[in-house]
Amino acid sequence: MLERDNKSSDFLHIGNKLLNWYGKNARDLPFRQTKDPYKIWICEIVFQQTRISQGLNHYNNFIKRFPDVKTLADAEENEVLLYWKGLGYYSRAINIHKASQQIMNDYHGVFPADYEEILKLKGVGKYTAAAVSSICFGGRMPAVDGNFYRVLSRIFADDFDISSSRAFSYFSQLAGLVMPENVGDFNQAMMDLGSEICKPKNPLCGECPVNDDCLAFSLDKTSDYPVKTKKVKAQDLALKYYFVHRNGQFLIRQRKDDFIWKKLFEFPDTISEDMELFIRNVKTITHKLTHKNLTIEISNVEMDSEAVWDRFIAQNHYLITDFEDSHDKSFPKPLENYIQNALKD
DNA sequence: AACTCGGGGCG
DNA sequence: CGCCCAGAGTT
Repeated sequence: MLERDNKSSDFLHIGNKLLNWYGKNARDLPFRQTKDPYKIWICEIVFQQTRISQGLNHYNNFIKRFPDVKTLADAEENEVLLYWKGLGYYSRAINIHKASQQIMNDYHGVFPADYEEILKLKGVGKYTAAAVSSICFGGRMPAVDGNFYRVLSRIFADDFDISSSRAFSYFSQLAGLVMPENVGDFNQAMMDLGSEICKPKNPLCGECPVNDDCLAFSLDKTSDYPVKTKKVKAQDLALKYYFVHRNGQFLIRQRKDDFIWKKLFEFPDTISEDMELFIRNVKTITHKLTHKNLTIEISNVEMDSEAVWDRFIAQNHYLITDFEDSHDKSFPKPLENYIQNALKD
């Protein structure tokens, strides 16, 4: 670890170089044209653990449909989930909707300007509160995210374990050493540098505005940083579904919010004995999530008997949806793909 | 302090 | 195939 016995040293010039670089090289992104805290908040949530290229369409569609807090607060939760379809981490959509109602009820529809108040919103943690307050309201908190971990650990050749629960406060202090007056632009500069230059692999150090100040670069050890000891291994999970369809309709239900795919729609996981006669084929899908290896077995049940269909629906709490209308519901990615294929047949 | 939560892209 | 991405909530 870097011995900061030279605490009196001035690292501010690093932050100022980053600001200067950002002034010429900032990415042209839709949420860079505004300081509307609503839009900045939404973009911060959308891009949590999500690359810009992956979430850009979702962000634009979301803002187009929900342009302000009130529109979002007045919407149905299921429609908010629909606009989150395919993005993952679906509690973000549920929390974003709840938070919009918090703003309506607790702040009279006016987005709170204070860091501590922003932090009270559902789904808003220390990173997002710092980002919104600094970008929109001149707040002075560093928005410490994965980019901060990577950039700062390399500049100082600091081997502090970023998987430690103390990493956030540790790198917040480190950020304080280089942070200039304009914290909002500094936070965004760190994000762009981490994304475009100081990348996880094969960083473009030759183009880096602070390569003169980077200890890891001078030691030719950028690949040693950041240090992350804790690795999470994916666990196996087997799911079983029945795709029960008849006359262009099929059965679905909504998941709970206590496991994966919170409040998304899925197929029945059981059928009655008299239904088993109508199983046409069984398909096994493997699907890889970050923390889970899924094996999904889906039995295709072509329900020829109206009586069996009606009886099963009456005895269970399944919803019916048309093939054509199923795009109005948010399904997990593998089930979405399955429905798309079923439509072709 | 450790665990959990998606999906996509890249080397 | 492992790692990472504009992290936060729960236990």
